[in-house]
Amino acid sequence: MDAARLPGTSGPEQIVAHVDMDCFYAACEQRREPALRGEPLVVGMGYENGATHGAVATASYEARAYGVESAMAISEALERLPRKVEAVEDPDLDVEEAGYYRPVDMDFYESVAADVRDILHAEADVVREVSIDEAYLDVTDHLAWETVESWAQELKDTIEAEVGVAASVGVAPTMSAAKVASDRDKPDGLVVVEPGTVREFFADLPVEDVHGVGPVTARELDSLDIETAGDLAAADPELLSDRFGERGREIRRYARGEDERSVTPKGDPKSLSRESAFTDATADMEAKCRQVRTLADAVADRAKRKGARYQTIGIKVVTPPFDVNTRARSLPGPVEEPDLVRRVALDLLGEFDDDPVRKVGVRVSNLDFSAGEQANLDGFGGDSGTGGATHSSVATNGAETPAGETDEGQVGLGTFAEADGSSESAANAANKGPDAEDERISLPAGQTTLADF
DNA sequence: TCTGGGGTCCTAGGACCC
DNA sequence: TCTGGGGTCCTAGGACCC
Repeated sequence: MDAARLPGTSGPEQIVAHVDMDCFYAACEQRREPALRGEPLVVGMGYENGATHGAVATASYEARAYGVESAMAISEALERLPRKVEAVEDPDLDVEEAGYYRPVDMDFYESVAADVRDILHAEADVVREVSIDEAYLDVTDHLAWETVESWAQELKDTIEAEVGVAASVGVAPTMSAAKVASDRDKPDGLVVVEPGTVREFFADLPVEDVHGVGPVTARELDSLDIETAGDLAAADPELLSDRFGERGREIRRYARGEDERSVTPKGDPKSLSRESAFTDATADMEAKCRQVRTLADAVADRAKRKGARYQTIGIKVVTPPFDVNTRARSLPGPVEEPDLVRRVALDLLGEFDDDPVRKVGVRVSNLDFSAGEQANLDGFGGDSGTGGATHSSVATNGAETPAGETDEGQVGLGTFAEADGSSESAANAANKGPDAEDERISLPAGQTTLADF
């Protein structure tokens, strides 16, 4: 049945462009500080000027020539590419073989990205932003394959001229091919893959280049003698789905140039999280708790600004060597309770009391973005009407809550305590009663939400 | 390669319901 | 209650992406 959809027989094709900024963070730094252009430049996350901790977020091509790669520890990057300032002072080091290091400045990159986004939205009806430096554009409606290349060149020129950073662009009939195409000719690349040539385009590429194939899958594919995308395209689908489940079939389809996805805007996030690493693994419960509290507050704050209520609160605890543990607890309904995020996170952290920990994270998920509208609907009136719908449907054991005067905050807390069962947090939750009301009153989150527009 | 931070989706098992 | 099957929700972990 698949046969009917094989390449060549397809009807009207999409025209998808994938725009990928080159070494985006480094490019932003170079725009701000032109003396850095053409120099080896490393932008580090969790890095501070002069320090050795953190990891490489982006390295300029000049820095990559020294073996500096994304995600590499700064300490290792420094071994391959010493800092310029230090090389000047150290007679054992060659100043010519040194580079510049800068800490990540997200706010600045966001502002540059916003300028790029404006250009992209002016060029396409549908834009899907994948990350700060990457987006898919659906240009099917106003371009033909004959004109695509000159359009893409103009787009690159516009971004370069107006924003001062370079982009690589790939154009293809599918998202997965466009993505690979933008990567083919980096930096400053432009690759167009015409309909009917997608499979051919993929054939000789290593499997890692196929979207959805990471190091683990690549290794396992290799053990099956599947080394190129062409091998993957020709592989037995049964074998792949036995080994990899549904994903096995999917990566095979991508390798064959078969990708039915259409470009859609991004939509609301599914979860929000914050995490941070300790400089050295620590078993100190004080330190762990402090960190978790800070993260919990930050996450709650972000959720609030985004107008998201959350039904699940979780933590992530990374213990040496690099074991990732996650714990989560769901509430009976979505709430906006910063205090609860803290308490649940700390409660979950209790399990890791004595463990040395190198990193902790806090996450909220099961998000509900309808709260803003609801708050507007209920106002302070208390007669819940439509607004309470989400809540009361969830607070099923509302039997003992007198109908009508259900305070949202209390429902959340009360039923949470029951659902949890553990006496400790039930007590905590119960104690919470009194100030719950204060929080509801400070809620006019509806207004915050409106202000965001 | 001893590893930063923010996400997504999938899978598997257990609880619970009908 | 000794015996089905199906559905949904939740938790935890894993792989992947940028």
